[in-house]
Amino acid sequence: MKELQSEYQCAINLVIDLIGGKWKVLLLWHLNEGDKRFNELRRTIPEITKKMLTQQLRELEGHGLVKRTVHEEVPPRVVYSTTDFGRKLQPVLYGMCQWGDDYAEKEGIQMNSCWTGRDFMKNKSDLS
Amino acid sequence: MKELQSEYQCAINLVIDLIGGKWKVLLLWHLNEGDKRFNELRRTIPEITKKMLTQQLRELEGHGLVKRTVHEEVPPRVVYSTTDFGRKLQPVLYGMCQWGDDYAEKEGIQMNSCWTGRDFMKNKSDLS
DNA sequence: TAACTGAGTTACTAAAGGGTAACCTATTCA
DNA sequence: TGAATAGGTTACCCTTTAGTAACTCAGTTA
Repeated sequence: MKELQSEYQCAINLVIDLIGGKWKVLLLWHLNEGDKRFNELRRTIPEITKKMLTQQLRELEGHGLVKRTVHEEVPPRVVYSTTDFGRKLQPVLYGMCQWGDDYAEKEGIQMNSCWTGRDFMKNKSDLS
Repeated sequence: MKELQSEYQCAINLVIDLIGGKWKVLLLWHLNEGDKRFNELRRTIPEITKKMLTQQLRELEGHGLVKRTVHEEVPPRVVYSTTDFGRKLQPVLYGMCQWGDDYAEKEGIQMNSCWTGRDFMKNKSDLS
């Protein structure tokens, strides 16, 4: 598990440590659209390996952005969802995405942003 | 120099690649307060090594967030400043910092954020 | 003349992050 | 009975990131 530092010079670096993993914003995005099971996420993001998926989800869970619920059925059903605090990150991610999209356009970088515009607005009503 | 990917799934990952270096947000903050020379930055952030300072500044410059100006005097004077595009990142960094500060308080992480509240407002008039 | 300042560069090393492939346990489907 | 699905774990490897220490070169100050 990625350990956070005990002290930061700036909270921005803390945020980067929390969401900087290669797949984390993508996972937060998909979980944001609704709760998902482990293999459901794998099918949604076919490029991610089981190891990375477990690892990134465990870190998001350990840091309180995602919740992991095991339904004790047979077979057990494991469901991942975002926490309230995780959901409060949404507007921030949205802002980052907007600026990033502008940058990408200016620099001619190909982009397929999940967190931009319309998709975000669709979920805006979820926020308190 | 850190090379950006030619394609991103999400602009947030691009933003993280741009500002994710260990010292970058701190440098952006200090340059935001006003132009600075190389050794001036070293004195402001004594923990940073010459190598890391050069490297992080070069990357910020290469990515268009910071401008490096050599005044051809004897001895030459090298001045670093933020670009217009870099300055447009300010509100985003501010938002990240606010959420990060909340998180740190909740989790009892010690914080000494540069980009929070009053300090930012001081510079807000700089934004178009 | 020696040491200091400014603005770096270079070689080497250690730690973190990410990826591959094989393995595991239990249940259900054909 | 064999294969597939769910939800992982483990060992190993390579790449990226960060840090140390030594070196450069020109001009200035004591």
